[in-house]
Amino acid sequence: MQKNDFGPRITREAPRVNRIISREAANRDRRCAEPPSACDNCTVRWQALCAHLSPTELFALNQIARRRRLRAGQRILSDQEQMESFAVIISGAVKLTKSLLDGRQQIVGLLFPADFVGRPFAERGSYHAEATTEVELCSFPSAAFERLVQQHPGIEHELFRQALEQLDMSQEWMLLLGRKTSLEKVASFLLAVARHVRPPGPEGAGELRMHFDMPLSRSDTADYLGLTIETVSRQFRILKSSGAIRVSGARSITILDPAKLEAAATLK
Amino acid sequence: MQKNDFGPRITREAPRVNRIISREAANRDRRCAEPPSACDNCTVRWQALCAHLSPTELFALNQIARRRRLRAGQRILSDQEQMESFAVIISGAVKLTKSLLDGRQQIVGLLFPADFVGRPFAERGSYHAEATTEVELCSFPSAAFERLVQQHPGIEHELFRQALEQLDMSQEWMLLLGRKTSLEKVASFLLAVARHVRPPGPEGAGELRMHFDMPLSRSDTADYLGLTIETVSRQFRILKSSGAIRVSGARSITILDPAKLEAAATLK
DNA sequence: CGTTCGGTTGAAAGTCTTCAAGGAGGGTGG
DNA sequence: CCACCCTCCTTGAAGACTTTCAACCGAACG
Repeated sequence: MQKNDFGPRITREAPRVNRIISREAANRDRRCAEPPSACDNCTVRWQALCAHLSPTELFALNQIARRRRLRAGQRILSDQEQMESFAVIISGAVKLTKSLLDGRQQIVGLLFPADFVGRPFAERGSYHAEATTEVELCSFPSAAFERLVQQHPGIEHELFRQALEQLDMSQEWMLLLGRKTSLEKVASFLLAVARHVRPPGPEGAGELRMHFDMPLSRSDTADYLGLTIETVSRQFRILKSSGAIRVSGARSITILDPAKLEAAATLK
Repeated sequence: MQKNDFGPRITREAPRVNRIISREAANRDRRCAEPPSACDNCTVRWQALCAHLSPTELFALNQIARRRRLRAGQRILSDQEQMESFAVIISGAVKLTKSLLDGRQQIVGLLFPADFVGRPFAERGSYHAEATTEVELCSFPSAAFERLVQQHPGIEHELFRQALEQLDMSQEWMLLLGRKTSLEKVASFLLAVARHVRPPGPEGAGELRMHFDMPLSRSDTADYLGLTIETVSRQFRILKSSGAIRVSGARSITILDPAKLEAAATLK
C-alpha cells in the first residue's frame, strides 16, 4: 500500500480514458450481465475489490452485480436519501460533496476507477456523490451486498483497507484546506493528480506524469481546494507564467519544471 | 450509529473527567495488568472495541494489553517512525496532527475515551499523535495485535466501524475548513463539543450540554479550525458579547442562547 | 514579587473573495 | 459555412476577512 499518499488515488490515466473506453464499453455491458466470465475483461478486475477476493467470493459478488452508466453531473448517492446501492467505479471520476444551506459546497472526496462508492453500515449517506465525467459503475443492491459482506470477510477486509486509504487522504486534505495558501493548494493538487495518473502496469504510482488532463472543472477544483474559481484561475496563471506548467485549453496540463511546481506546493 | 455526526465523537464528559479519574486510575493501573477480570472495572469497557468482542476475543486482547499513562503533550505515535503499538483511550484526549516543513500545523483528528489510536496495515503513521491532556491508554504491541485481528474478525469489524466514523467526521471537518467563516468555525466547534460531551447513560448523544470545559487550548483550537489563536479569541469575544455563550477562565464554557449559537454556526 | 505562559486586544498588512466584464470553445440553427 | 449562444474560464478592481505584528493582561509558579 502507498503510504503518505497525497490526495486521491487516481488509477491509470483515469481522466483521459473515459472517451476512449466509452464505445467499446457498450458491448461489454451486455456480456457483463452474464455472471462468471464477465469480470475477466473488466478494466479494474485486478485493482478493485475484486482483486482481493477468492473465486467463490468473486462469483457471489458477480451474481448481484449490475452495470450502470451515468452522464457527467448525474447523482449517484444523495445525503438524506436512503442508500439503495453500492458500486465499484469502472471508468470516470466521482466526486463526493457536502454543502451548507446557503449553497457553499466542498468536495470531500474524489473517487476513480477501482474505488468503492457507498457507506457501509449506514442507512443514509452523509454526502452527495455525483459523476464528474461520464461514469461506468458496477453496482450492487445494498441489501444483497451487505448480506454478502457478512458472509465473506475478504470483502469487508478490502473495504476496510480502502476506507483507511480514504481516511489518510482526507487527513492530508485537511492539512491542505486548513493551512496552505491558494498557490500551494493549486500546486499540490496538480502534483497529486500528476502522481496518481499513472501509466499502465502494476503499482506504477509515485512517479510524476508530465502530461495529463484535469479530472475536474475549474469550479469543481475550487470546491475541492476550498477556494473560488477566480482564485484557482489566478494561481494557474502564476504557475503558468513562472514556467512551472503549461496549460492548453483549460484541461490539458504539462509540467515543465517539476522542481518549481514542487516548491510552489510547499513554500509560501 | 450516529449519522450526520458533527466533528469528533466525544464520549461522556471526556474533558472534565480527566482530573477526576486520574487518581483512582492509579490503582486500576496495577489490577489491569492482571488479565481477565481487569476489564470489568474499565471505564470504557462497554464503549470501546471491547464492547463488541466475544468473551474469547476480549480475553485474547486482554492478554496482550498494557496500561500506559501519558502526560499532556507527550507523543503517542510519530509520523516517519515505526509504529510499535496500538491503543484504546481510557481517559483524556488525543490529537492527531499533520504539519508542513515550515511549522504550520493542522489537527486532523481528535480522539476521546473509547476511541482507537493507530493505523492498521501500515508500518508508519502518516500523522503525529499526541496527548492534549493527561491520558490513560490500554495499549497493544502492534505485531501481537495484528495477529489477533487476523484471527478474530470481530475486532476488525469494530475497527472498520470506527474508521468509517472517523471518515465521516473528517469529511464534515473538510467542509468546515474549506467553506466556513471563522465565526462559523468557532461556533460549530463549540456545538460539536457541547453535543458530544454527553451525560452518562447509553447513547446520550445529540442533546446539547449547556456547560462544559474546552478539551483544547486556544492554540490547539486554532490548529483544529485552520485559524490563528488571535482569530479564535476574537470570535469567542463576539459570541460572548452577543450573549450566545459565557466564558470563564478560557476553558469553561456555558451556552446561554443555543439558538443564537446555532445561527452563528451556519450563517455568514 | 518578578517571570512565564496562555490568552486577549488593537492596528496595519495581506490574502482571498466579490463584483463586473471580457474571452474562447463547442454546439445549434439559419 | 457562419452567426449566435451558452457555458466555462480568465482578468481586473474594489472590498472583506483573516493574519501578522505588537502590546497588554492575568493567573500560576518559583
